Amino acid sequence: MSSLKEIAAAAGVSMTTVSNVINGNLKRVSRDKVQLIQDLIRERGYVPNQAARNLAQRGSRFVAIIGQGSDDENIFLNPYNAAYFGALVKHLYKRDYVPLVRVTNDYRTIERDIRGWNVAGVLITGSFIRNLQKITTLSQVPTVLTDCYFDLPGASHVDLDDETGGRIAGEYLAGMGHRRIGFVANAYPDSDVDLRRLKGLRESLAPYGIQVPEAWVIPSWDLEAHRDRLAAVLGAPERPTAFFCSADFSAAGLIRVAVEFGLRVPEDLSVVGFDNLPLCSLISPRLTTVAQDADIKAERTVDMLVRHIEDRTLPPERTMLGVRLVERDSVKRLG
Amino acid sequence: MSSLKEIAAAAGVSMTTVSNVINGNLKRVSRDKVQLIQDLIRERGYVPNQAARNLAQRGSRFVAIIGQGSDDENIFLNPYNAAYFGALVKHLYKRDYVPLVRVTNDYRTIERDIRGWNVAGVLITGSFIRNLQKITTLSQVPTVLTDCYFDLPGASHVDLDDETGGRIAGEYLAGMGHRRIGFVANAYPDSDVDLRRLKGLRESLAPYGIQVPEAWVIPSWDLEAHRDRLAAVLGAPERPTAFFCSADFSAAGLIRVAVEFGLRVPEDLSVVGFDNLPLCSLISPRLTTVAQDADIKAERTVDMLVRHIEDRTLPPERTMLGVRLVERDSVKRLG
DNA sequence: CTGTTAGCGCGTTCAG
DNA sequence: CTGAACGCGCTAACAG
Repeated sequence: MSSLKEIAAAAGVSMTTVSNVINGNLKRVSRDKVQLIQDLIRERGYVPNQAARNLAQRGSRFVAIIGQGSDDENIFLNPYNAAYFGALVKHLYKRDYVPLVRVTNDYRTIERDIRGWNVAGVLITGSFIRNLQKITTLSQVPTVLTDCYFDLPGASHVDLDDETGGRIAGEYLAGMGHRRIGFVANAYPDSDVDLRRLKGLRESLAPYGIQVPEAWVIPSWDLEAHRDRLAAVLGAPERPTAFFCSADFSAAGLIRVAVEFGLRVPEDLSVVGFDNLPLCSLISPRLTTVAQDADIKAERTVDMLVRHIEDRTLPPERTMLGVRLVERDSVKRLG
Repeated sequence: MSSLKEIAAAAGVSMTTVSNVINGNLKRVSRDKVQLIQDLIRERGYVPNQAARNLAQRGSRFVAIIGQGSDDENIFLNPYNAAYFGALVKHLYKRDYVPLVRVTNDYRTIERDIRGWNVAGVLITGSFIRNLQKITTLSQVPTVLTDCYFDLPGASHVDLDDETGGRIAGEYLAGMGHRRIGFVANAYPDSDVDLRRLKGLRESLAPYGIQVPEAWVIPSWDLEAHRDRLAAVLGAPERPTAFFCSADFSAAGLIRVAVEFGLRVPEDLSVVGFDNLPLCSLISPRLTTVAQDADIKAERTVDMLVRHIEDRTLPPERTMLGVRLVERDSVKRLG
């Protein structure tokens, strides 16, 4: 309603002076005028027009948060996504940036967002959109990828030590006496994250002479879609005694299915999850899981992005966050 | 990079013509020029500057999505919030609006967002921020409140039939032979939603001569904080045989706690949740719940908002969405 | 059908 | 310390 110009008129000063007060250049304005102007701003409830500001500055404080999904998919139904996005939003606001959340599969949409809004930075998550490379703008805007294992020139990375995650799970299960172990993936074999976790699992199991047959790799968390497959695997006499799941979400689902098939968890089937979401303590039995901290990951990601926004000469960075096992009640010691 | 002006220059036409092509006023431009300009736009990857557009139009296609929470709270850890916000985002994009998600407890922040971005509409959720009334701008911008039971002049509402929800749960439990019933709230007694659900529960139970004593009303889903209280309630000889919970989330938590206390669900304690989130089918036993559809709710909300944006003369509306019982395995028939 | 002209609200020189 | 003037990229009358 009221504009900078009106404030200036009311205060009897120029627009520049008001602008300086708003932007904290208080050294360039006399004490009393600062006071006067600030009072006026408060009284009239003046709020700077962000569009005008962005236009004049040829830039914004928007940070695009890109999630991968189709137009009519609600990716926040997945609790890990929800937790991570929520944390990103929170940390961006803390640093005074404004999240522009977008869920898409189309790299051109991303490009339009970046250019159209003059975005200050880009955050991309868990993505296997390989044609991200086609987004030429991406090389010119500070970008941090999370859980992405393909290279994007100029982009920084915050990853998780997924391989160690798989290893931890494998060693734990083997240590508990399990010799027949299956794996539930998120999006096998498309997801690099899954691939790493499975790799870690297999490598840690090799010394024990344990194999994870392909038949025991369930490709996605959509267990209903793989019900027949699961029935076969769990019904066989030489069935796995344990499963490592690439998400708590799917671990919970697996436990459900197992119970429906008449298997008790952990007595008949042990399960290890991944993520350590609140969900773990809500289900029965409480879920033993490979823990990561979504909040810290988001904080690191935002921090890295902000540093690169503030100093555009910084070279790309790469951080890997650790994981640890959180032992609860879903794994039984065998033999 | 390239601007409308440059496209105009390259095409040898005026800026107006290019603008018309961009905005789909194709009737005002000759066929061949349209083609020429569209080609040019594609070739040079031209993307309109949204800040400039918003400035010139004195408005934007931003819709503020306001969630209630403190600065360092991740409200998406709550699966219902996550599901609903995700659905809102999805439906806004479908209608070509851009979500501006904000989590705050401070009404001035909301005011700044609305004014600063020239927001087209506002969506506010589950809020008991009573000083929303202080946001003068809100009466001038189309606003839809969800799950808010206080009045905001000019604002529209999309609500859930919470009272019936409580009633359904009560009738079901009573019908299953339960006579001692407790309630787990979300934020009792601050949340009007809780109040309605509890009211419905009590009213449906009254004909059976059943009371829900205050001592059996657990104020929030943070069950750990109420552990002693719960221990007392569940440990008493005349303990409740069933609980109605104001969220699936807390129902899951209650089941966990009950199991820890040595009670089997549903044999020793029956539980009814609220929301019907994916979570219901993940826990053991699968949760019987009062179902609402977050996706449809979001669609209705967005639809109502968009209608009010497009026709500012529309009077405030009020819709109430229904609920239904989804029966699973967490309630046992008594006697 | 097309071009010219004014702003939109603000930041940023540059003189004073 | 202050102000006038220009421009950011685009839309919207208004002429032609």
